[in-house]
Order: sequence, then structure tokens, then C-alpha cells
Amino acid sequence: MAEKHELHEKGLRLTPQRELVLSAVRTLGHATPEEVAEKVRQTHPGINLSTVYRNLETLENVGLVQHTHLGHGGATYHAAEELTHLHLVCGTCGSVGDAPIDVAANFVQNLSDDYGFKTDVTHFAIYGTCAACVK
Amino acid sequence: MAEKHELHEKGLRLTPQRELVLSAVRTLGHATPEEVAEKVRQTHPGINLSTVYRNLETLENVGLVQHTHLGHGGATYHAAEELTHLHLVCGTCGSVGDAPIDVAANFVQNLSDDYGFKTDVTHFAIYGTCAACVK
DNA sequence: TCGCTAGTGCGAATACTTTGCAAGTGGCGT
DNA sequence: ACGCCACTTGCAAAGTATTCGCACTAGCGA
Repeated sequence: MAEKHELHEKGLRLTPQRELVLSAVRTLGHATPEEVAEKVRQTHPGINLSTVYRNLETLENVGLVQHTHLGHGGATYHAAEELTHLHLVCGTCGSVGDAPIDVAANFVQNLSDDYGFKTDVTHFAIYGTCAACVK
Repeated sequence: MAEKHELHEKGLRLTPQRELVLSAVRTLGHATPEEVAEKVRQTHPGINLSTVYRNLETLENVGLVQHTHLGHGGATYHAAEELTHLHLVCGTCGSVGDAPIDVAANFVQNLSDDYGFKTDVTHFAIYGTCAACVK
């Protein structure tokens, strides 16, 4: 709940809309801008879609949320605190599963050792076929 | 060069446009639909953008090309033959590097063993910071 | 060569996001 | 507690990226 501080450090303000967007992202876990807007509107119908977009961007700059691309094109947002897992996107059924970061530890290490590439594991989505669809 | 066969098997035709799109993808390595269109137009200005989109889709169904999402949202296409590497997208400079599939072998195995998730390594882009930008 | 059906060019239609502006408002300084 | 001003918001219009509908063209198997 240190968002006020985070924002003020960069000369930004804590507005009700901004709080709503942040709390929606926290509640939803994963969400597209559209979904965030919908959630926010459940309690505050007046919020504009562009405000949601702008706030997601702002909150991302401040480091309170982050986004991932899950394939099709639309971005999906997460609260920064919850970014402790990676996303397994199933190309067949479209579901998004989670897996702890640990499974990739070795992989990240390889890339770092061999290429000097610092992987942001929490940002990339992993595409494949989930257990249910493999059958 | 077996594309004619691949296409005919599914009742599809080998048109000049289709050949051009395929050869552009092969030449370019990675390319967005826009880039493919541009390349194709260097020799055949009449080709329409929607034709490029349609053909990329068709060629993908047939298995001659594949696409990856490199972050921002637009898809990037590759010739299927060249899909022997994964993509390291740098969030700072936007460059796209390559790494052999092997570095992920262990990771893919983990996901398969622990989650039954069959990862398509060639499809996902890896986001992070490249060696040059880490400095 | 003929005919059937897939493919093409073009323009319009859809998403999905971003941007310009005038009005509104946090929150620091007094 | 009050005022000011830069940061924000709502709205609507403008972009981008991609897909669709259609009439016309053209592979290619018989």
C-alpha cells in the first residue's frame, strides 16, 4: 500500500481513479485494459477507458504494475507484487496457467552466462500446449 | 522448395503472390507483415497488404511459416525451416537477438515433467535486457 | 481447353490505443 | 484553512494494425 509514496516520488498524484485502477489490477490478477476498465466501472461507472490506459501506463512507470504480452496482441497487466510466476499460454484452448519462477532459473542462468542477456522472466509469456489440450 | 506440394495437399494453390510472400519471409528472416509487404513490393508493386496478411495466415496453416509475438503486439513471421532458435528481445534497445534452442532444453523439460505443458520454444519471445544495454 | 473454386485487389469496417483540449483537482506552500 | 498550479480526467477525434465483403481473375485437374 505504499503507492502514495511511490507516486509522490515522481511528482505524481494519487487520484481516486488511479487507486481504483491499481486495486482492480490487484484483484483481477491478470487483466487486459478492457477488463480493468470493466472492473473499475462496477463501482465507478464514470471512469473513462483512456483514463484506464493512461493510469496503467503511469503505474507501470512507477513500478506498481507490469504488463505481459500473452500472444494475440493485447497486453495483460499484473500487480507488481504478484509477479512471482510465469505464464503458460495454451495456443489451443487459450488458457493461461502459472508456474513458479524457479522452473526457469536454470534457463535464465544459461542465457546470462552464455549471452549476457538478463531475462525478465516475469514479463514473457510462454507459448505451448497445456496438459489438458495435449490429450 | 516443397511448397507446391504442401499447398496442393490442402487444396490450395501456388500463386505468384504466395511465392513472393514466402520467399520474402525466407529472405528477411524475421519480418512483420508490413515488412514482408514492403519487400514483396520491391519487385511486384501491385501486391495488396491484405493479400500479404492472408497469405501469411495460409502459409502458417500449411506449416511453411510461423509467427512469434515480439512484445509490442505486432506478429513477426519466420520461415519454418529457420525456426531453430529462440528470440531474445531487449526491452531497452528493442533489438532481437537469437539463441539456439538448446539453452532452453532443460527448461522445456521441467515444464513438461512438472506441468504436462508442451512448450513451443520457437514461438515465444524472451524479454529482458541484452548484454549491450545491461552496461 | 473448360469449369469449378480458391485467390486477389480494393475499399470499407473493426478493433484497440493514443492524443488534443478544456475543465477539474490533489496537495504543497503560506 | 486557502490558493495556486501542475498533474489529471473525460470526451471525442485521430491513429494503427488487421480483417472482411465483393466482384473479378486465374490456378490446375479432368
